[in-house]
Amino acid sequence: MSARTRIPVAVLEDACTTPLLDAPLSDADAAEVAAAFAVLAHPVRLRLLSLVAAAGEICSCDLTTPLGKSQPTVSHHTKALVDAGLLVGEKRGRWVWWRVVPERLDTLRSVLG
Amino acid sequence: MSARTRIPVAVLEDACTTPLLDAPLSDADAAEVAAAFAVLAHPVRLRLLSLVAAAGEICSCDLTTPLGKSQPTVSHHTKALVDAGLLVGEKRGRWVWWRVVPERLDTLRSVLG
DNA sequence: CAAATATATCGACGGTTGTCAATATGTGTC
DNA sequence: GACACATATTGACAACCGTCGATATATTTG
Repeated sequence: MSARTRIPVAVLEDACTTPLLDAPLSDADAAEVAAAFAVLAHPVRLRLLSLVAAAGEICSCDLTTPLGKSQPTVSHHTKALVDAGLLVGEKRGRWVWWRVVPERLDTLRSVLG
Repeated sequence: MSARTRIPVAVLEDACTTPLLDAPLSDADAAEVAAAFAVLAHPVRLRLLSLVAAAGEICSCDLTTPLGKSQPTVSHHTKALVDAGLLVGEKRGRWVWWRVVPERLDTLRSVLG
């Protein structure tokens, strides 16, 4: 399995709450944490997150221009963020409204200390 | 430039201290933060960090076996962690003694909130 | 139903990364 | 100096990822 293979959110939920430096990581925990950070390790996804946070709620069609990426690429990244539990989308009519899941960032923050 | 291109430590030091969700990220800041997380987005590097932390101080020759990786691969990862400011190595005789830089993890944690 | 719009998926291409074998460099020991 | 050992570097290969064009699906509007 690669460093960046995505891992189901549920798996990460019940582990990885111990800070990185407090105990040696098992192979499995390391893979889960690495997968979570891999999703954050991309400038477009980081900017996407911050744009959603700034707007509170926003649809994909209003993300393509500020991100400077094509519609399929934006869709690709929203999916990655949703799979990582960092973003949720609610479909209303033709649009999907995206919101950040701040609790998820809190979980990852706790891994760093 | 790619998402995972490494960026000099100094560059990251004087930016990226504002939490991700508090303000929209510039392209430049997003690239810097993404590069930092990319270094953490690898299970071998995470385990390496936790092994060093557990030992307090440890040399590469005592990392290859627990990591299950070849000597060049371990060297490759220590270099990545050093470039990211997460690890420092002190050469004593034939050995390099590695230590974690916890302040660096604190900086990254602050980006998440 | 037809047209328009928003998003998702597919397929393909180029670039990056992780890995190791081989080799080089540096350091202590005999 | 010759050898042994620890680490770094080089080169090469396989695997993965980001990107976009093309296309599919879903939903509203006329």
